[in-house]
Amino acid sequence: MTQPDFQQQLRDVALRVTRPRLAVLEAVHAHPHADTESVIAAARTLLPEVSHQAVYDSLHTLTEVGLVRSIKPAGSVARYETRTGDNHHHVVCRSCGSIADVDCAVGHTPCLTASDSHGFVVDEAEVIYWGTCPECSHRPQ
Amino acid sequence: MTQPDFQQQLRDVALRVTRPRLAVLEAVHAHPHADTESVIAAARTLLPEVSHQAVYDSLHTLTEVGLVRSIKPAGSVARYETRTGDNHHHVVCRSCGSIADVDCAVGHTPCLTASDSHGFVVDEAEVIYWGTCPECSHRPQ
DNA sequence: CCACTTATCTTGAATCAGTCAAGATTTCAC
DNA sequence: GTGAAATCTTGACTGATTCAAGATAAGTGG
Repeated sequence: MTQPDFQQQLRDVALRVTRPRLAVLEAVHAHPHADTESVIAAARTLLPEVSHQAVYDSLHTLTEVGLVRSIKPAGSVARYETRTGDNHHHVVCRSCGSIADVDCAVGHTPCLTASDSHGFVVDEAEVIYWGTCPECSHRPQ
Repeated sequence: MTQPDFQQQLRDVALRVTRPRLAVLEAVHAHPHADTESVIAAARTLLPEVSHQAVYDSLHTLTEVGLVRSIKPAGSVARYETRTGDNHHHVVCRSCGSIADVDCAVGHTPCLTASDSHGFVVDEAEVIYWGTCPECSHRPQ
């Protein structure tokens, strides 16, 4: 993934290629599961003067078109990743909040068929596994 | 579920039986999936002078002991329910935010076995189905 | 290559759910 | 009934996210 790749991604979804968006894309790609503050910091190493608002806007826009995906586990602020469209899920550490990717056990679009969805038209199943990360379980308390 | 039942529930988990807690338990039981503000309002119909802080405290405490469960779908504030311990999940309407219960398709503790959990010790799998509720899909836009 | 339209960005203020803290009350065990 | 400790009230505060207005820059057509 290089600068031109990100530019192409933006063009492919008919979005204007702006420096803030490139910086955000690159930042999220380099720091999967980073929260907004970290994305802002990372983006600023590439483009020192980006406003936090531009980052928020970019993240929203990129999320809408599907170039980034946002996850908001309960008790955590929003986090972002560029791995999209492959229906993977996440393990979240209850203790330190760290996140790892998990391919679903049941194959593709798992659990997507709810037994009784009360007439809802379901288009996505989001799974969050809660537990303890290796680091936190080794260091008791 | 009557007042004495709620009192007993509190005693069973060694919590003091206070009027705010009873009001909150009853409110959540009567309004499944209600957000905090609604719980406060409902609790105040039973106990007019409860402080919002007491409701927050009660919700936290009751959640810790497992008498209520909290859900926080992305983009929504915290919501609460008294149906606990049966590993059910939720469908959330992207359009209006309404929530319905869903028993998991795969049986009990579904999907709980992630294929590769990166060394995490997983103790719970939370599933959120995203879609459109009957009302919103009938009324286009 | 230039001008124009409009999306996007900057700046700075505002919102709002949720939290913190100190002192007053209430619960429950004895 | 009494006392210790948990719980509640009051009121201020935090911090992630959003709103709004004007400035700037991307892409289009000439």
